[in-house]
Amino acid sequence: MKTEQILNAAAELFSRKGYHNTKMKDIADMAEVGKGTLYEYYRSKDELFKELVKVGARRYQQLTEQQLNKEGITLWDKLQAILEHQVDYVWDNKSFAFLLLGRESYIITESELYQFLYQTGEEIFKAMETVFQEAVDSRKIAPGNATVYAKIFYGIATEVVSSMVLWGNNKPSREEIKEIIYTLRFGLERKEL
Amino acid sequence: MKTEQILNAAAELFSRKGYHNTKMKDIADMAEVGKGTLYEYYRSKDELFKELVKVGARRYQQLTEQQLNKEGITLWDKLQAILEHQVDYVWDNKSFAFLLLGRESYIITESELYQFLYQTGEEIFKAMETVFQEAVDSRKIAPGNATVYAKIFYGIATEVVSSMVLWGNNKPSREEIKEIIYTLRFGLERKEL
Amino acid sequence: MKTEQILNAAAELFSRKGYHNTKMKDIADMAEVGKGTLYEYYRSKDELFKELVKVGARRYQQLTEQQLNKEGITLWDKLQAILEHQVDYVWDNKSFAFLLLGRESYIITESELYQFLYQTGEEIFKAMETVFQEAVDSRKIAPGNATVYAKIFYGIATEVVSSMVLWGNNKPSREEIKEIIYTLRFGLERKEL
Amino acid sequence: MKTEQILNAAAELFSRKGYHNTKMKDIADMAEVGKGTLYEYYRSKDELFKELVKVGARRYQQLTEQQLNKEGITLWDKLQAILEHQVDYVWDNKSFAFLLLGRESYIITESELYQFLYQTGEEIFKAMETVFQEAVDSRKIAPGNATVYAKIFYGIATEVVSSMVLWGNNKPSREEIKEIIYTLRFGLERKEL
DNA sequence: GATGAATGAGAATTCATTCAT
DNA sequence: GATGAATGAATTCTCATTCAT
Repeated sequence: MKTEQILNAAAELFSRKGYHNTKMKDIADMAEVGKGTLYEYYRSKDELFKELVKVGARRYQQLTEQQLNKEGITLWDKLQAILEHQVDYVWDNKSFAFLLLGRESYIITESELYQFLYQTGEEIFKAMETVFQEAVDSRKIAPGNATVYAKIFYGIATEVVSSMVLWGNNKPSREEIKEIIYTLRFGLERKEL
Repeated sequence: MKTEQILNAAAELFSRKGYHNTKMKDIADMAEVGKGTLYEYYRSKDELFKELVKVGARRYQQLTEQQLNKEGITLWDKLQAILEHQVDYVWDNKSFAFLLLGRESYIITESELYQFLYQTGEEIFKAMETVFQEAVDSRKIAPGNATVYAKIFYGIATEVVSSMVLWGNNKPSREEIKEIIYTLRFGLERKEL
Repeated sequence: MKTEQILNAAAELFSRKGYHNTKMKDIADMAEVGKGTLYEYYRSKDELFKELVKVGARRYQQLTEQQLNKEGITLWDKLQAILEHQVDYVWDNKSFAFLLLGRESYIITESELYQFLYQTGEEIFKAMETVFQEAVDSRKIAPGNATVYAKIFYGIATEVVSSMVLWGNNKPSREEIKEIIYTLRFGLERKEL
Repeated sequence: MKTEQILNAAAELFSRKGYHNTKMKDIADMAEVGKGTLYEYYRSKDELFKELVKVGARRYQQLTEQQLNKEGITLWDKLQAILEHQVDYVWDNKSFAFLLLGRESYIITESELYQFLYQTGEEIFKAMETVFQEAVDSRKIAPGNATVYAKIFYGIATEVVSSMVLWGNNKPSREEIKEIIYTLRFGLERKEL
């Protein structure tokens, strides 16, 4: 209950103003608890922040891997689903998501967090790579470097959510996502639409 | 001279440790000037930081638009050139680049900077959009939404440089970039290599 | 019952860690009661501490004056008895004793306590002075300043117990105490042993 | 200069109000410097306090051992000189002296300081013991336990200075000190004055 | 009566900025 | 111009005390 209020307030403020510009007093006020109460639940500002990032990262990762592991659906539907779910998740958890996109320099300094986020990103990337590798191996897509394919897709996915979170862009429509996948599938120089 | 030393030290430190973890004393020490001297050249820490970001953003923008405006070269060579130049620029100016990728939450808070970076990004994006629109209009590439095309390319470009700066990835080889463009051109489902 | 537990825990902790380093939570934990319960019995941390010191000081004073008022025993046996009893008392009540030796700076600040301990000490001292004065008057010991005699004895007595409490020295043996009295009686330059 | 002001203010306040009741703001105000200035000279409140105690203890020890090592002077003059010098030193440095008498519970908690003061006391005690042992060996005083003799003298010396510092007693006169030594020399039961 | 979750006043410490030299 | 000692506003965190259960 109280934990919930605190985490939500903290996520909101940290993502909007960054680690150093968010004061414990602000969090307490927004969570409608006393300053001291924060320390009943989290040993320090650091710990609160780390908790937040870790919880968020884990959820995000689960979500993505869930989509990647779906069986019996074409690669294109899978990619479509990943983008859609990421967009939905990020849209609904803007403040959490912000923390995960590495926009907070505090993360860089705290090697524990840095490692954590690095690994999370790496794992997601590896999972994507595997999917592409399998598609190459089973000749579902053109032969080529699965890592490059993964990097392209990862880049697009990141850009799509970043632009929402960072620059306040609109949530891309299902249609738009479909176009992205379509383009990725047949290339810019495709002849037929 | 002094300005040079100060800006370089500041860029290095801000990008490595973030705005709030970089102390004026640190900058003075690394620039090998007195703490007071910083204030001879910049009214405040804020101003120094802003200066840095603006200088960097302007250079980056120029570089990109230069590539986009080149005449008499195919779209593919143009895109290839953009990626290559961005990679080179970022590689050589890691510390500046970092500041531009919006990894510093301080930027979010300072609406002047936020506006500035938003517009810079927007301008680059618009320029790209125009290029793609022209290519669509002149039937050099498949008909479709030029905005989507631009977003894809922008996402890939950002990811490529981000991963270098943020996660310390290697500089992608010319070969790798070629592959990216190639994939983008013919799509993942292309039949012939 | 509860009062007992609380006072014992408090004495133990205050004497070991001092007023400010002892937290109400610590006392509650050691006394195996809830934090709120402390406030059922004592209005505040201050009051608890004062109570403790007062109880201890009164006991100590009683003990000493009892010995001083014993009739029909030689001065030397009386002094011997005082030292022995003080040593025993302090040994058995190390934590209480500590508080009485004025080792806690909090006492200095709280003028009520300061006054109290000052008076207690003064009373003990006066009682000793009287004993020595009577001994001088009745020519049992050499003529001289009874105040000086009292100060010497008081100093020795204090040092003996302080060293136990403060520096963890061993409890001095009955033999050792006898030697002290003996030396005080015949002086360092005595001829015969 | 500034260091001087700070140390004096700190000694005064720590000794009057104890470690925890002395606030850095108080010290800064009394020293007539800014709060931040304290931290230019001492890393923390702890360090400032420790510095103070160590400086004081070293001075006190030197003074005492100087007296103990004087050659060509009778034992009695030596003891007289020790007491006189201690009284003078403490009178002139009441605030420093207070810290050394172990009246501050903070010291107990900080094992580094505790060790330090314990050793300083021990060294002084050992030096006294040696003096008495030599006097016994050379038959200048009665055969007996030099440790007991030292303990008696140490106790008296401590009491004399403690009473000045702790209870605000007057500075004992030269005459009074002489009486103390005299009593110690010939004992309470001496026949001739 | 007993409890401990919640609270906020109060303290140590940091660091951008100033200004006398 | 250059410097760095001095400053105090601002921030994190602690813990005695309260009060609803």
